[in-house]
Amino acid sequence: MIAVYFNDNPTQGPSISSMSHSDAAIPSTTDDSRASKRRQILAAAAELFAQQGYDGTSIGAVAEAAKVQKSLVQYHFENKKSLWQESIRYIWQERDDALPRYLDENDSSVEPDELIWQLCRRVLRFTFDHPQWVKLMFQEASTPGPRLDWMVAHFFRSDFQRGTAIIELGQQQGLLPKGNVIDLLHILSGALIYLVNVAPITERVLGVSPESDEYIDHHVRSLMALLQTATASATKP
Amino acid sequence: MIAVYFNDNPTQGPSISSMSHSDAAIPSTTDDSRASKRRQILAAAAELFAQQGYDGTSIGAVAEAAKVQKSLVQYHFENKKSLWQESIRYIWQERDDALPRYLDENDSSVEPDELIWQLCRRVLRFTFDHPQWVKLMFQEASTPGPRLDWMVAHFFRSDFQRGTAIIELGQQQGLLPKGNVIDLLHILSGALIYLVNVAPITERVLGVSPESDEYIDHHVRSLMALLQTATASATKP
DNA sequence: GGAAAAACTATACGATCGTATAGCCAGAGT
DNA sequence: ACTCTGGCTATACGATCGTATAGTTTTTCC
Repeated sequence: MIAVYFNDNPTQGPSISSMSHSDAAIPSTTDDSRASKRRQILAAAAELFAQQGYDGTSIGAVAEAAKVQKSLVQYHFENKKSLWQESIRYIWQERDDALPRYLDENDSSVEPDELIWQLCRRVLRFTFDHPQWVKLMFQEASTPGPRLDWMVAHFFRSDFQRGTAIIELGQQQGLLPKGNVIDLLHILSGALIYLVNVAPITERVLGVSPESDEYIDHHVRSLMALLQTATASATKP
Repeated sequence: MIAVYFNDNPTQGPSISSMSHSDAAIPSTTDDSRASKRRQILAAAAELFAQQGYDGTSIGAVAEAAKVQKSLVQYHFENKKSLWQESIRYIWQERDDALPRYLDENDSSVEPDELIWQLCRRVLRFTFDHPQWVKLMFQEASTPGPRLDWMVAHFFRSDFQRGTAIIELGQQQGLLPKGNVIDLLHILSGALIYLVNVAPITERVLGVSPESDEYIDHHVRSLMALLQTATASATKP
């Protein structure tokens, strides 16, 4: 399901302090040391969990990637499970922080027809730039178990509601075809997200990267060609 | 990319003997013992690899699931990597064996409009019944590395070609809208496969299983509502 | 029926995993 | 000046992993 993006904050609890975004490049800002080190570890852990999965990621590897001692990871996080949970929280927080920056570039005077097109294009651009939450979602979705249950309870449920809300809004404004909201959410999410998920395959098979702005452009254009005719023919029969 | 389904055999090498399909229920048929035990192990390995991923699956767990000794797994398969590779081969072989059974129920006298609808419905039914190849695909797609490279070289490349061939055929017969073939393949594959991938989530969030025939029916119907209007308006402008 | 080959088992070894625990060290508080 | 505390480190332990190897049972073949 596509992440959408009101400014409510669905996460609570002892979550991440969330100020500078700091994409793990600079080792440490002049934060207070504790929170800084924690985020440094979380950024590395999130990256590894997203790439290699839960079992494929060892605490030692996280420590190495974060350039800290293995013992320090254990000091800041009770055990591997809680490190994973906090990494998920961190990623979802980063997503909710970053997504508005992609969507709020308010292009003045945009035709209503183009509104959906721009929205899809930006969601795709954002997802390629921040692929971690999608990868984490699919890694756990395929393995029913306690981790999936935890993610459903804490994140997927509200993501789902936000997604359906957006679809319904688009339908009310005549920007999306009528029909079952859930189906449309799944179809649109799939038509966009699938591209990101198989991008490593596509890149190797075709020799071109779906990440590029040009590729995103013509992919979304193709999708719009389906949507707009359906929307138009449904609106004025 | 949707698997499609001519009867050429893209796999070679010391692959699976491929005769009875035997969905791992009956412990052993009256096969010659060697091939039988091998398939028994492969079926268990494929299931676990698909569910838990490469790192999450231990050889001991495979042995236990196959109800054989751990040493026997090692006897039949050189090491974990080759066990994994042969499991992939096994799954792809099973897919290519089983898929025609889903598609060849030749409904006489079917309207051309309904042909695509039936095709999508059966692909979805098949994918829900045999989810392993999709899960394995997504597990490895998110982790660029030697396993992904191997799957691209051995399976994804030919899958991709078969997919594009089907799309082009559908376009030539006026059953699919015109436009970029790759984009259309990704959009349609996504609109179908995404539903399978997030099914465990959907099931927990909505309380209904997308696996059911009824759910598949209305999902594909929603997709067709988009496709057919686009196809019609593109065919007769 | 006995030997050679194949199918299968038992056991051990080094590496790595997650975790537990004790200790080090700079700085704040009094 | 002393202690106490919080950030951080060093080291060890049991479990489990993948793998190697030697041994045992079953089958095959002459």
